[in-house]
Formats: sequence, C-alpha cells, structure tokens
Amino acid sequence: MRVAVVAEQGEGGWLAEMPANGPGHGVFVRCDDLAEAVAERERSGDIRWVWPDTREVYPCLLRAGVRVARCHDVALVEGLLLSREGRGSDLASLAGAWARMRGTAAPPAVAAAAVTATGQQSLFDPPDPLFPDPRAALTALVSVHADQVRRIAADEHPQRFGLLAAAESAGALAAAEMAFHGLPWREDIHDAILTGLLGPRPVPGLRPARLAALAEAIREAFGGRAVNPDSPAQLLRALAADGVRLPSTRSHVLRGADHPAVPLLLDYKELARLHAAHGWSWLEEWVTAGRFRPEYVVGGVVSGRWATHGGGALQIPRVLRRAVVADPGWVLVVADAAQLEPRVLAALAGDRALAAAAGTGDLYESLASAFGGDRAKAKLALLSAMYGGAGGDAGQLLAVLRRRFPLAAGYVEAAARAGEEGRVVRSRLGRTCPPPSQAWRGITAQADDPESGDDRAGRWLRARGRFTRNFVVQASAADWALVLIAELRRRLADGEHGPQLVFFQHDEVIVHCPLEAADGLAQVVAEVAQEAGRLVFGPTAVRFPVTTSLVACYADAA
DNA sequence: AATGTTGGCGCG
DNA sequence: AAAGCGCGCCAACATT
Repeated sequence: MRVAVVAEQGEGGWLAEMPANGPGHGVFVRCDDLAEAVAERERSGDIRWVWPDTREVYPCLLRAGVRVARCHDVALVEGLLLSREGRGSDLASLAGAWARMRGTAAPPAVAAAAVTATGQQSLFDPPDPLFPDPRAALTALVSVHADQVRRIAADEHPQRFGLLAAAESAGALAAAEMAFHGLPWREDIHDAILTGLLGPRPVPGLRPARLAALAEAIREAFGGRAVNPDSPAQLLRALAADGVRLPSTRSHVLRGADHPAVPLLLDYKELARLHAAHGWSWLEEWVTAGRFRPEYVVGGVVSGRWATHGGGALQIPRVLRRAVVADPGWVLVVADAAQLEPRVLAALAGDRALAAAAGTGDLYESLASAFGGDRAKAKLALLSAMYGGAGGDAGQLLAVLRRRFPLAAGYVEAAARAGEEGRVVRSRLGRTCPPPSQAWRGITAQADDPESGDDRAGRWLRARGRFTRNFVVQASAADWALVLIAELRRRLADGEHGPQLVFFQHDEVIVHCPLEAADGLAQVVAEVAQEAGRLVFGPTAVRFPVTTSLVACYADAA
C-alpha cells in the first residue's frame, strides 16, 4: 500500500491511498495533525509513503517522534529518471515534474534552497508555491507518482531501477535520521587537539601562536622578505628570488625543493588548513550539545555518492577522529567495506578469475601471483584500470591485467570508449551519467591538427573517457553502499534508545549503539553486506567483506 | 562591497 | 612516490 502525503503550513496535511503499480487513488483525507496521522498509519501496516521531498517532510516527523520504514521520494526519483532520459536535473522536484507532464513552464528552483538559506523552517514548510493549495499539490503528487512508476517499469532493467529508486528514497530517510541523531562529538577533546597543535585559541582574525611562529620563521628563511605563506603566488615569487623555480606550491612539489623554508612551509600548510577548515569557528558553527549534524545531500554526486552541504562532513581529518566518542554506556560500531571498488568491478564484469580473487579477504593479495607475487603491483594495476591512470608502470601492468582478466579490463575499457564517443554509461542499478556538454561536443568535433602540437580535443576526449570509465565502478559501488545503508537501517531497531545510524561516508558507516545492543551487530553488518551484493549484482562469487570495529572512539577503529 | 575563480588539500 | 576518478571548503586573487 502506498499513501501520498502533502503537508500544510502548520501541523495539518492531506493523505491519499494509492495502488503501488498504477494510476488512480483513494479519497483525499485531511488531518489536523499530520505527524500523528502518519504514526498511526505506520503502525497499522506495510506502507510506502509517497511525498514530494523527504528533506521537507521527514525532519518534522522525526522531531515529532515519528519514524517511517519506507518512502518514495518524488524529487529524488525524478532526478534519477531525468538523467536516464538524458535531461538536466533542474526539473527534479514535484513542481518541475508536474510542469513537464503538463507541458507548462518550469517553475523556478525554490523549496529546498529556501530551507537551507534560513537554516530554520516552520514545523511544516508550505508546499511548493506553484500549487495554490494542498489539494492541488496532492493531485500533482498522485499523477507524478503514477508517471514515475510507469517510467521505472519501462526501463531496460525495471527490477534494478526500481531497487535504485527505493534505495535512493531509503537513503533520504537515513540521511534525515543521521542529521537528527548527529555524530557524537566531544568539543573539549576537539579544543584540546587544536590547542595542542596550534596553541590557545586566538582572537578571531589573528593567527594562533604556532602559526604565527611558523610564519615568522618562514619570513626569516626568506632572508627577512615579507611573505604571506597563505599566498601561493607570493611563495612562488619568493622562492624564485632565491633561485628555486617551482610549477606550484603543492606539498609534494615543495617536498622536492631545496630551500630552508620548505620544512617550515609544509608544517605551516598542514596546520593552517586544520585551523581554517576544522578550527574553533567550525566547532562553534557545527557542533552543538555534543553532536555534529551535517546536512547530507543524497544523490548529490553524479555517481550517486552523497555530498554534504556545510560542515564538510565527508572530509573530517583523521586527527580529529579522536573527538568522535560514544556516549557513556554506548559504543561506536564502525564498519568499512574492504577494497569495495575492485570487488564491484569483478562483480560488474562477471570476470570469473577476478571474482575468484574477490571471493577472499584481501583481494590484492590473492591477485599478487598474477603480478609476479607483488601485491603493490596488483593494486596499482586495478586502480589504474578503474581511474584511467597511465603513469609509471601502469601501462605494463594494465597489459598484464588485460591478459589475465580480459572481461574486467574489457568492461572498463568499453565504458571509456563510450565516454570518448560522447555516449552515456550507467551504473549496475541504472544511475546514468550526464551527457557531454555542448562545450565538449564543440571542442571534440574538430580533430586536432597534428602540425600545431595542440592536443586539446584529444585531452578532452580522454578526460571524458576517464570519467565514464570511473563512473561505472564508482556509481555501482555507490549503488551497493546505498542498498547496504537501506538494509542496515531496516535491520536496526528504531527509536531513541536503540542503535542509531550516525555517519555514512561512501563505503563506511558508523552506528552509535547502546552497549547492551551491540552484541551481534558486527554479524548483522556482515550479513547486510552480502545481502547488498546479492540484491545489486545477483548471484556472484564476489564477497563484500566489511571490517567492523566496536570502539569508544572513532580514532581507534581499524 | 559583492561575487566568481583559482590553487591547494582534506576525505573516499 | 604519485597518479588516474569523485567531491567541499578555505584564503587569495580577479572581476564586476
């Protein structure tokens, strides 16, 4: 049973029952307290809630203490469908889909941005301004949903695409719940780390003591010349004045240079970045009451990986993981998929030799024999195949890979070819990469003139080849991870006092869990990982091992 | 003064 | 040792 939901301004809303697989709907029912109505229905049975946008509705439900098992997020599903149909995602909203169905003008992109801009929202945001009243929005919702169900069924692999739509929607639920629970974050520990590395917190605008001292030492190393170490241009000029000419001030470039300022600069850059990106201002802005609450953007990356908006949740520096500590009586269950992308490639390509290697704990180790017993070479060969690398030994190793694992090599090379030819490629579950831009078509349309030595068209061609080559693997890995999150969420007991998903980063998940409920959770994660493999890839010899640690502190995870 | 771009680096 | 893919965010710098 599916139930369409539209929230009113205030606490009320409208509901309509719908069949899962076709058009039509029951009577429109108004309720004064939408959260209560949803909770009651949720208890009564197996419902998939159909709503315009999880980000607008679900946080309000969570605040009211209501958790739902399943939903169909019309905005996210529309995004998946539009990219499959080769269209931009600017119509990926209920209003946009409704306008497209009726052939009317596209609405301005609004709702979601408005929520983040103000940072606050009323209990329920008004439905999209395109709709004069909630009944009109509900009418649109029911129609757009039926249209989406039809388009999913029309996919070349409707089962897989249906799973993708369900998993993307479940991801939206998980993301909202993670933001609601928050990642446990000890402000005192964070502050102690900063103070230990940088010195006491300075008045805003000034450098902390340690950075100030380094800046002064750098000035002296340049013979007293005033240099702002934050300015790459000034650094390059100062180095050149001392006879050291560098193409950039990147760390690895600096490391190879011979100048007394180099070690100081390397220290300065590392600490300055910590201060700027995750210093005291970050702590003040993003951590409240012992919780870091990033704003996840489900499907925010073309490959289906999540992005975040604000807080940089997917770039938490390793040194700060010390500050992520479970509450007293609770534990962090940190689960990390091992060597996910090469395993995904093995499953995608149906390469039996590679799948056999991926049926073990350490994929690279079991591949080593094919590369003269050298694990590092096996790893480099796989990474080069997936990323399109060609430097160093990569060419030779790729030749070995091609000979020993022709299906796997052929899979990524076909994807690269498709990209270079301007075609699109899809993940295992059917997420579609964007088509090339007009600029790309223009530049690659005319072949390079070999006389001029200008290789612009070739470079753009190869760049898109690398993108599509990587897309099929990265996006299919994201399919797997999304299904994992959806399955894991389903298996965890809900509620305030049970295990809570609190963090998700591409191939890694953290569950904050009461000690007494942690027993067997590692086993659950392992089972869910295999289940995700089966759901996404069907029967396969490939294993998806997960390294799971039960720790008080994130920094102590394996 | 406000907005956009670049260089650099954090994470997977 | 770095590179090949995907991101977000900062300060500096460029442009309006």
